[in-house]
Amino acid sequence: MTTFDTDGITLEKVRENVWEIPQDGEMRVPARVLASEALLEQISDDKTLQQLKNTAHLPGIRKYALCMPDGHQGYGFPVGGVAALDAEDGCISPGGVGYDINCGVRMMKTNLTYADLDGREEELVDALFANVPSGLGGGGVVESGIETIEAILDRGMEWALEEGYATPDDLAHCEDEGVRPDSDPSTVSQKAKDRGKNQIGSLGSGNHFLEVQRVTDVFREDVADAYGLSEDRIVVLIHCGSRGLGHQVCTDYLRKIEKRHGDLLAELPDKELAAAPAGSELAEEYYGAMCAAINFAWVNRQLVMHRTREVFERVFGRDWEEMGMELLYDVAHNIAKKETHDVEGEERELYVHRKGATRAFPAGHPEVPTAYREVGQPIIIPGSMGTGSFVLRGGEHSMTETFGSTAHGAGRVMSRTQAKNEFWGEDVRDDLRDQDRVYVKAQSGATVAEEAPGVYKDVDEVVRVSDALGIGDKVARTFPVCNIKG
DNA sequence: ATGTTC
Repeated sequence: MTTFDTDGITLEKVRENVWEIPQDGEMRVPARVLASEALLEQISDDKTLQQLKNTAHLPGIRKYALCMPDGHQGYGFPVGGVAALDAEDGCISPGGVGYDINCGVRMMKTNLTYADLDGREEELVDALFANVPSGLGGGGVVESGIETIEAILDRGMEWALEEGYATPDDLAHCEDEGVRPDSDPSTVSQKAKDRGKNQIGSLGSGNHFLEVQRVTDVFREDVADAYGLSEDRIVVLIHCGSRGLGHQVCTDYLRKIEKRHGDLLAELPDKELAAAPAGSELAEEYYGAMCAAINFAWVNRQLVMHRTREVFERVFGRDWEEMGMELLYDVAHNIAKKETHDVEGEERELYVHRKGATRAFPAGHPEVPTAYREVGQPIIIPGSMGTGSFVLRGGEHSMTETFGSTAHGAGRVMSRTQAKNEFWGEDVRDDLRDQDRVYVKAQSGATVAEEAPGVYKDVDEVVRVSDALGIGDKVARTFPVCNIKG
């Protein structure tokens, strides 16, 4: 048997791209890493594998604790982690969702081609940067009072539709149609609401960005046709989350759960795995608050997209409808959701935690929007400023292998601190412009250094593994034209 | 990720 040994953890090769840490000690299930050997080398560089083993100790975890090909260490759970915890006798854990609740990404199409932008990149990037709020702190597309924030938390994209910021098609092309009905705004603290109310429609900082891209490759023509993608077409990618509101929800419930469920926590190998038992008051409250933050993040991305349509209208002097600026799809990659899955021949309701992992439902699944039902759910995997991004579709093995999930991005290979020592923001920006014709504009040079292409894993390899496993299949590749970030 | 340190 082929094994991979690292720091006292041995992984057994189950088959190509599938590695297993056997159940051992207090682990309730085995752990699985879905990666090539090259990616596994990188994954084993930090605490990811130990964290993955730790998550296998959670009550009610089913089948395996999973790590996607882009996995790296996070708070308690790995980023790139999928954990399905039974909704009846298991638990729910804020660390399995992450601080940025419903961090996610959406792709908007256009009928413009790269030639239409030629020579106007600078003008476009300046206009986007001037009009789409970004960076740390406050300032969004809309400023709101408490009634508005409550409505957003309660109704998500339906609020945006009522207020004229969204069309019915925008909702149809969003995971969960942009609404989590299980939201309970009363479980979101005043402090969280206060932090969110002047951040509605804002990118934030870190790895969040808005990017104008061109489609460079199509790998599956029939699926690309169904998605309306073709070579040379311009698309817009928006990557952001629930800002200070989601962060505060995570902090609030970690503290509450640590306090009230210390007995459960004492049995777990890491304090960062704090979890509320299924059926407990805090499990219900956290789920309601998390769903509210999820609704907030969808509205956030919707308002950024709405503003982007306006900017394109001004720059190109045409209506957005005329430019075909339709939402392809919006995926969440930091969420937990009650879903029903087959577990050893039995249908079980599970809290599927996807932290840095994307839902990847296959063709025929009832939750895939009608327009894409025959080809599978679109998956959007952002890469770096220098390597581009991918569109995939849910693969036929995702339900049996990963509770309907795949990777979410390239994954970092160096810390932000290390990146700032390694790179200088202005040099990164100049090189991208002069060598790759990528126009970057950011609030802070440090952010550009932190997000330099060299800090990321090879997104091609991440996507190749997803495709080879049949959990998310390659559909198209894009390359950046303009990028704005905090 | 984050009013960038509980």
